Amino acid sequence: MPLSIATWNINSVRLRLPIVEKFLREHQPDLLCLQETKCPDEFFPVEAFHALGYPFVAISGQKGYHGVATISRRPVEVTEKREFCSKGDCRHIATRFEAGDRSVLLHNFYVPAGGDEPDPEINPKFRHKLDFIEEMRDIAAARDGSDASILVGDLNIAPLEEDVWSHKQLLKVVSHTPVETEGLESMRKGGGWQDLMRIHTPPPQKIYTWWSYRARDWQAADRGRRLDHIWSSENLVESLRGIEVLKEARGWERPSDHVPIIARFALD
DNA sequence: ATGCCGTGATATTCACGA
Repeated sequence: MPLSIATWNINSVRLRLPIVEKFLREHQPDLLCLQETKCPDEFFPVEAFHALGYPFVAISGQKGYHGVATISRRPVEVTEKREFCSKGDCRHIATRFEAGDRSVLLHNFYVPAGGDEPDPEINPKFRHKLDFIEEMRDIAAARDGSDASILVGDLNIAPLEEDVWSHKQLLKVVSHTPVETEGLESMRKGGGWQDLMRIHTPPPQKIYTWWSYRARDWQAADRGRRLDHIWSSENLVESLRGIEVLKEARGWERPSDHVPIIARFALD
């Protein structure tokens, strides 16, 4: 079976458990990385994932906000739960697993949203977001042939013009300001990361992974943004077989405002 | 198009999301 990895900002794993189960039953990715689980570790619904054929559940959660989890059918070991910006937030978990003849290090991230005002001098949340992206430079992709790296998650930045419904109208909106998009792209390239979602679907094709709850009709308005990402080291690019953005999930019962993305690789 | 919504908390409104 080829390797498949999914990422999904679930906006409360407990409230959303029915659609997480639906997704896993219907798509059966080998690994699922969740963000915004909003669930302390002691309350994480581990048994529900075991029952669906996912014996490995790596979690880093806290009360109320944030939280990430990596759910897997194949054995994984947790290698790191890194604290960024000395905030004590649960926004990262790294796991390692075997695929083909490689050892793969998988980073699961939830980057801060950044608040409303895109000025780090007056908005500490935006300062935090920019600092977080800079600190992510410490997480680089594997550059040799034997190991491989994957970085997924809700990065809360839509880097390209074709990653938003209107480049011009969003230039001053947090998630698409030049300081964010340039910072993210600089960090990505500096770390040796490849933007896998754009390999088979390059600009000018649009890609969105998030649609606001606030639209009257999210589908009709279609004012989305590509906030969720799947990156890898260069040595995995040739095995990439495709990326699927599961847009239909935005219309499921009590949906998250983000949809799942699945990457498939020609690796056992 | 900075909100018409959605979530969690010790809650009857607030902070936060993006």
